[in-house]
Amino acid sequence: MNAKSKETMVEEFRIQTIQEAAMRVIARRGIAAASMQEIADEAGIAKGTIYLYFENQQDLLEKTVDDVFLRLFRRLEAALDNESGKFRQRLTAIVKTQIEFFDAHQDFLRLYLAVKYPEGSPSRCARSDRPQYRLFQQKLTAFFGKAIESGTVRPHDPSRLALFLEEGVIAVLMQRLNENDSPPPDEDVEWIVSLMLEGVSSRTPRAQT
Amino acid sequence: MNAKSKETMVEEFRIQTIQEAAMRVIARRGIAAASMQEIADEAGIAKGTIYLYFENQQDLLEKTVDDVFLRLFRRLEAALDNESGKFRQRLTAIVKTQIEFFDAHQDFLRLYLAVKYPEGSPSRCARSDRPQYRLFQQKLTAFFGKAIESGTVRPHDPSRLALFLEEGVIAVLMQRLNENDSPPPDEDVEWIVSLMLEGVSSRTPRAQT
Amino acid sequence: MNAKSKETMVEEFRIQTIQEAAMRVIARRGIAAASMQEIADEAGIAKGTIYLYFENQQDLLEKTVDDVFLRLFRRLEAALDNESGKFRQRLTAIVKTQIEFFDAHQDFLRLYLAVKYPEGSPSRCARSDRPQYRLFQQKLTAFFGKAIESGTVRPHDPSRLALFLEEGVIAVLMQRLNENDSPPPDEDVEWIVSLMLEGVSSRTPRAQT
Amino acid sequence: MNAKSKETMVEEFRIQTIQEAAMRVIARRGIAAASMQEIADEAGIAKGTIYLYFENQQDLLEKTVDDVFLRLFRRLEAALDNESGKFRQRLTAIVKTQIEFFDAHQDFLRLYLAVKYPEGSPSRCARSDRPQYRLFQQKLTAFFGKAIESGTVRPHDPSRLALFLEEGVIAVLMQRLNENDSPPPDEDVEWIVSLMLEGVSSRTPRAQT
DNA sequence: CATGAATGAGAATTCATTCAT
DNA sequence: GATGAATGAATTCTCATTCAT
Repeated sequence: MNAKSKETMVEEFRIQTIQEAAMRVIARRGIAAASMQEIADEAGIAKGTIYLYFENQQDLLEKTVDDVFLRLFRRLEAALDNESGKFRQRLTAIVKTQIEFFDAHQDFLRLYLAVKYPEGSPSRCARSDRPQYRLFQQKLTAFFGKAIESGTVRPHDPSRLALFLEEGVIAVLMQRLNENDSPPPDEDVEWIVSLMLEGVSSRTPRAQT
Repeated sequence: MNAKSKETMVEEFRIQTIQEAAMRVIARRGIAAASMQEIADEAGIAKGTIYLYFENQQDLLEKTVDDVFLRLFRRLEAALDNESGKFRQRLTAIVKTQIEFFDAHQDFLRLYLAVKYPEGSPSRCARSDRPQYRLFQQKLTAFFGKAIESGTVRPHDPSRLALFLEEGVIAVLMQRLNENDSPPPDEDVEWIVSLMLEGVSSRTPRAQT
Repeated sequence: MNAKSKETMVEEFRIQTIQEAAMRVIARRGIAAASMQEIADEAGIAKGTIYLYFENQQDLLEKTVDDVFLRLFRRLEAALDNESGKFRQRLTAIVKTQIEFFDAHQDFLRLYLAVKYPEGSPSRCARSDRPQYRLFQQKLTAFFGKAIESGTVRPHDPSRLALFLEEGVIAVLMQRLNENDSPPPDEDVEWIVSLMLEGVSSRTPRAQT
Repeated sequence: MNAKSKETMVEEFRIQTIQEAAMRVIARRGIAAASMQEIADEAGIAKGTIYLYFENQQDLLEKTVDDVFLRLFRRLEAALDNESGKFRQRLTAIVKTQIEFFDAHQDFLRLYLAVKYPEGSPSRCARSDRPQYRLFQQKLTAFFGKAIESGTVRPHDPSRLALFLEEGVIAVLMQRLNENDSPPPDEDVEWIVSLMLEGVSSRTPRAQT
């Protein structure tokens, strides 16, 4: 609206540009090998410019990573917060959102993995205790917790359920990343949901909700 | 038996010593921060000596990692190759072996993770297409394939099942790594098997084998 | 008087502002660490503006330093040019002026030192051959030269006398800078003058060649 | 004598080589502009080699500087500790030692100056509170203190006397550094001693308070 | 004129790798 | 064979200087 707003927009655009370049470089090389020079080159700017918008390398990497989690998280919020609807439908929505999100932004998946398993390197960008990631896990845990309370799901440790689902989804996504001819997303989504709800045993399971 | 053999044994001993040192260092610092100097110190030898037995850093890390997979793999072979026994029992054995193995050698889990998600760094140790890891996945896939053929398991893509299980197990292991008061291994094993077989839904599941 | 003059005055004001900011920053951080950004911030202007009034960093630092010498020099001129009065009185005036000047403007002393011993760094502000400093030394040398001619002072190399005095004064000033409880200026002034004139020996000094 | 001794000697030789290179570079460029690369080039070794013998840049600079002070200090010890001899003789020895030492090692003087007036830069090699320098000042102060006690020297603040002498000597040395045709050292020594003892006044100086 | 975002040369430090002993 | 001192490429970060607005 005013001059201030314009400057702010330019600044935000720069930050976006740099973070996106960082994402691509991390996806390509891994966090450990993502050099400031390569990120700058990828963004088409000079090395020094990055330091105008980020304190240092760690700051850039952390913020970049948080940003990816935030994007995913926003997509998932609808499915997680929506209290109505049947459990299977909501679970399907959660899985579907993730698979479609990462299918569309494969770089994000690599980045997500790079951050989730940061090789224990203490100096690099932090681990899975990035705040955005924790938030997501907490919501997922709450989601399962309510389903257990309502009797929809058999008693389990809800945080382990959340973890198991999350990792399973990621595993499938990684598989899709490496395959040439993945099945359509919905197929994998349906499969995962069905596995989580009814298991793989052929004995007796029926009356699918 | 002869001089040659003696030399070979010394050589293999050196290789073992170095790899074990490398494992400890990787577990402690992460792959990215595992320096040749620290590995040499840990092994109690000189830096240059490592280069007598390994081409370069990448070679050492790759071989070290393969070795860990091999150790796990050998433990799993019994459960995987044993064609007799009921499916649930064999699945339980597989999960149990992994959980107990990594529970006992937490360093290996860290190493496993460090290698499985190597941050994409091409210069560092390679990814999940380590031959030993593929072999394990193939056996697991075959295990599920046969169960499907025999009608024990509902039709699924067996490789996805293998993946999903594997990642779920790893996820639980990581959780155990970070927890202070994990439940006994058998509890987590039983829970994973039950989830895989019957799912979490409270509706109808019965006739547990 | 005219437009030109007005512009000139604005320009001189800017130059003054910048130089004073530079002095404070140099006094605070030292010459080596006096960055253009900090000087600009201190002056309340933009970095680029400095370059409208000074060629580059070296130019700014040199001119700033000359300016300090000039201020001191103007204060000393009265004492140096005044041909009347007794030698001891004039010497006292010279020393007193310096000590009081630097006691009041401790920043200047730091700046003076920073420039006088510029670590030989050629890229930084130059050495003690700053023109203003030379001028001061020359006047001091002439002052001693005349005293020798008139027989007030025993034959000596007057430039060495000038140097010795100057450095002694600076040394005492530095000491005062670091002390918490310096004696009153006059005490140090009197002491220096007496040392220069009669030396420290308690033996009825006389007739030494 | 033994293998250990040999290694130690090599190490000490390297340290000497590097420190001497550092001295020359500091003398040439100043402390602020003495880059590790230039020091390495000057020493004819690789940059990384310096880090085998010194923690980091500050460590190298500090130790180099301490070393110079130590060398000078050792030369002065005889003159300072010798309690016998007349005051004038001992003072002469002190001044003479310094002038000859720095006359022979002009680099040291530059280094000495560079360290003594470190531009206030906090990150660079420390100031005049280098331990070796303090030690020297303390000894000089004690020297004057005793002379005052014994009545050889009129009551003065001995630390200020020490300071004044030291700075005067340095000033003369700097002058010698810049001159093409300095008088022989003894002449300057004699002159300084005479100035300190009897002052410059030609008036049968006596009984001035 | 004034600005300050952008630049990129330069500095410190690390560490895989080599090679003389 | 074993060693570890030496190397130098690579990396992070700073800051003087420029120039489009």
